[in-house]
Amino acid sequence: MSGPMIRVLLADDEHLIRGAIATLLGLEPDLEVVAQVSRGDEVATAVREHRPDVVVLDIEMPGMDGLTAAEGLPGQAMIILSSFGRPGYLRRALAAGVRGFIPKDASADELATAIRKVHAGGRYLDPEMAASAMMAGDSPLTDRERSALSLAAEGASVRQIATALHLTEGTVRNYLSSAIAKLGATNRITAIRAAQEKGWL
Amino acid sequence: MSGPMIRVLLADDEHLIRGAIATLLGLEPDLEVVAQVSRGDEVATAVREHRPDVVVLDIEMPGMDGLTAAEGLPGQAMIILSSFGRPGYLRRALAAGVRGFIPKDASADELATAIRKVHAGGRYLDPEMAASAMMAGDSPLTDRERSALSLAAEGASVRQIATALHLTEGTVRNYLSSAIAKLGATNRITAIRAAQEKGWL
DNA sequence: TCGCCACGATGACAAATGTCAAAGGACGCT
DNA sequence: AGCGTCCTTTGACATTTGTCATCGTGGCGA
Repeated sequence: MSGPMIRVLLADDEHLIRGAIATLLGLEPDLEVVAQVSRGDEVATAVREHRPDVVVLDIEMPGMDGLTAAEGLPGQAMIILSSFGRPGYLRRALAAGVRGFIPKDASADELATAIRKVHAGGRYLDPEMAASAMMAGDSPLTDRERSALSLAAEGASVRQIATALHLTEGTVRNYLSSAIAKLGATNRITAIRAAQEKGWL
Repeated sequence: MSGPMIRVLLADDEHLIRGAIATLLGLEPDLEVVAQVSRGDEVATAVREHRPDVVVLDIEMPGMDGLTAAEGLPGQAMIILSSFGRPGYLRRALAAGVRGFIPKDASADELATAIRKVHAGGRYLDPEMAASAMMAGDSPLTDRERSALSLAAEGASVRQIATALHLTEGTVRNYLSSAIAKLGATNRITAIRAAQEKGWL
């Protein structure tokens, strides 16, 4: 097979990792890394400029996280590279039109395979990730509960959360309390940890 | 120069990253990756078996973190690869006898340089890391304060912390309170975030 | 030796957090 | 329309957390 090369854009904030992956992919005869960016908010510009066939996005990046960046690129063939299995991320990614999702502890072969599949219009989901996403299911939190807990995770007090959401303090306490209950936690801190663990935050 | 190759052991939990770095280092004519492990608690065994010249350790690993692993290998030439700049880590690393410390967003050249320097008995510290470690200085927390905050970060209540540390609940509250004050925080959650940010946890 | 200071420890008090029962509204189902 | 269910919102109350004044101890310099 000697068709044109698959043009790949790589977005990851860690230079060493990004360079290493680029080198690995460059060893594949049919893949070509045409551009690299280190910030989520540079992805859109780079896509317009280089018109890659497939975009590989890390989730954790400064400026804008990979999932948000993906949501701004409808129709683009994309693969999310996730540091660790937060099942909630997989749902958001699929909702954003991402067709490939693999954890960083997959092998390089797996990444190359995913790129080829996604470029051909197919899907590639890491089997373990998919399974754990099934197990974890949807977030049990309502919108309000998630917002309140999310602000609490930034260190905001009940009063500050109430102001930000235009609610009474009592209401905020109630949302936090029910979030704690739904997450099987006993206080704000364990609830935050549990929600972040699942990618529900 | 045609001396023997520098034998490197690579410890990192993410397969893709580890493989990519191994490939990159393998391209250097004087470096040879003789073994790879994915868990901190496998490092000691692998070192005994393969006798590498230099060990490259990621900080975040299952089983045992890279710093703890380093503390168990006195005399071994080691380099810590840190995901992100927690200045406190640098201190712990130096105390453990680590002579190389670079962030993951350094370039591959920088890693290779660090390996050669450390192998030759020298030091290699990323300039930016070193500067921010100077800025951040030592942890202002006393041992008790750090233990209490650390347990709180796991989600423990005051009662649980008191039991674990064999203290009165009032005493624990006092330690947490003074930790909060020292960190310029307003509550437990922001204190935990601040301490983790600096690597003081 | 004598202060001085930092750390460990404690309980009383104030403030923030977590729980509960309840009421209104939106939505789908019969 | 009538019913049930779920989300949102609220205030009262219980519990947990944070602050403060205080005391003892051990090191360190004058």
